Amino acid sequence: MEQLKKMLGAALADAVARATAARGWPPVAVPEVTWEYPPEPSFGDLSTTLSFALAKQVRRSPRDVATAIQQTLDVDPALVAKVEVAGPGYLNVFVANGWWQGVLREVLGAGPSYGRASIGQGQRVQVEFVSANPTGPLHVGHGRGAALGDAVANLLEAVGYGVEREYYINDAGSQMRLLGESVWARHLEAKGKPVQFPENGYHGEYVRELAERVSAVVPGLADAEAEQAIPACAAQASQILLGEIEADLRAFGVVFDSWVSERSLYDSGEVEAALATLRAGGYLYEEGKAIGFRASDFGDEKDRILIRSSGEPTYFTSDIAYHANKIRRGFHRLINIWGADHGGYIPRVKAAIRALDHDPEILRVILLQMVKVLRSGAPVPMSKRTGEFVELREVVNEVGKDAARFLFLTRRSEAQLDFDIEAAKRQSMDNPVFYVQYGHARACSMARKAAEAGLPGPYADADLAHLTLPEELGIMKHLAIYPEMVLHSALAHEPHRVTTHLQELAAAFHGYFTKYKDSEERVISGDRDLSRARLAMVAAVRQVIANGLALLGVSAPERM
RNA sequence: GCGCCUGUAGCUCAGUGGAGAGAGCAACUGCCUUCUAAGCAGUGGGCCGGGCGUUCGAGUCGCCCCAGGCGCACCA
Repeated sequence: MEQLKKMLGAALADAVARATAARGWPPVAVPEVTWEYPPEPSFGDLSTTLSFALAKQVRRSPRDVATAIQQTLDVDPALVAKVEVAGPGYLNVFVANGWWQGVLREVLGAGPSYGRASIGQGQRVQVEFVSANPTGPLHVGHGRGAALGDAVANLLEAVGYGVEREYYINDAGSQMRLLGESVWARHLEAKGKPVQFPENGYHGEYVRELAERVSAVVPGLADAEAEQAIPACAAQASQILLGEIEADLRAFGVVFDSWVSERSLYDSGEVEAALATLRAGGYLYEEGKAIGFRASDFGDEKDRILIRSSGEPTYFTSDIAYHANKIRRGFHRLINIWGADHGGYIPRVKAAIRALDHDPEILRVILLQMVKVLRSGAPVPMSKRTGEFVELREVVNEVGKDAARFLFLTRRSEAQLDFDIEAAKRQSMDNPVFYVQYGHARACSMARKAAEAGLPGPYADADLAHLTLPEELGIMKHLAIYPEMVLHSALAHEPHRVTTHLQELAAAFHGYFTKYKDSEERVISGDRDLSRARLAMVAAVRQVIANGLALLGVSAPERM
């Protein structure tokens, strides 16, 4: 498609030059020709508004300009059937059937790599996502982040970037201490010792079970001093939870390349080093016993405390060291996926990156809106404070990883997501996952039927000129646009475009199938050549659905 | 009060500055002796939150309102 557009653009530029010269119009600068897909078949396959841009320069109406171009235009009839001037000056291009048919050969030739590109040129990109504190099990919101991060990573890989998936473990600081306090308190409770549960502690039921498991590993907890018991509980509990988090993610189909621990940044001296760099730059100041960073000098709305009066560093301090660490590792781009409630945090991280003398543009943060979980239309309450939330594990067990991942990726990240568990489980029209997967299964089924009928594949040598039904051309157009959809989706970090495109492709395919299945135009018919051409198209549909689902991390079943 | 995000069909949401604004669900009407009816075809349903601007052209860009969400810590 890109190639076709490029050739047409060149032909148009050439036509403009000759048309203006022939008519004695002033010479014009031809802008880059942009193409769009017209809203209606009668407007052709591609359309450009080039004449609107030129009209002013030559002081003629867009319609006159368009007509002049159209009359002068010289294009290969193998590519273009006709060009029309329409409306106030659109140039509508009707692409030749042969060109669309050629797309099928491209798909079948490229196979799993159809849609891949090399624009990334191997540049290294890091995608950091999930990064949930190891203070509890992953919930549905984390699942959305996991699906998004993994899909963004897949997309970037598909267009030629070297991608690393990273999980940042917040295993230092006050949340860890709270976890330790909560676990210890539950243990003491279990031992019948009266305790006051920490005010902001973790109230979830899982903490009781955690306390049991921790006490099995750490002896003598009940009689220990708080200063020994709490860190021990925190360390053991977070290790157990981290193991569960990793297992849950694996079950969800998400595997990280690296896990970086916050504590390790302290142990290695990187936090100290980052502070020293900022101090040397004169970007730190004292406020009482606390130490702050002049973030407002770098675009943040206010200055930020790095070291509390108590001497404890804030979360931000290690995060500065963490981002310095990422940049040091040589990535060309850093992508962070955060919950929308961390949006206000972006300017201060960018300020820190700038203060450390790096370009803050290296960092791109994708903010993810909340997931509202429903069950048969009724909201399921979620609150980390009270420990009531729907765990990712439950959802994966109940609806499966495919449905969960696909549905998480049907919305833009900025849009809040309603996730209805009952609807996700339903294997019906409510459920776009099954619709798309069914398209794949149906194509596989047709290939099996064809083999039984003595028409086995491959079909790469079929005479594709037979494919001229409007539905067939429609399907081929979807296949043709797939690569640029992947490219846009990758560069914009928007996997939802993939789910949308796959639904459209599946709809075109299901519609085609049903319309002709009982007619003379059915795919597998008495006409051998025609059948093989159609089977080639079916094979291409199967391939593109499989490729698209792979980007989303969703399986493409051969039978359903 | 300030900042970011979001307002599109009854519901959930798509929609690269371009031509009667789309899909799924829900409602209604049809279609199974034949490649999977987990499907398909059709009908109804819209001041694209409001206003002003930029532009030949605005759901899309800018400004101002209105409504909702999230932030505005020596929490993360």
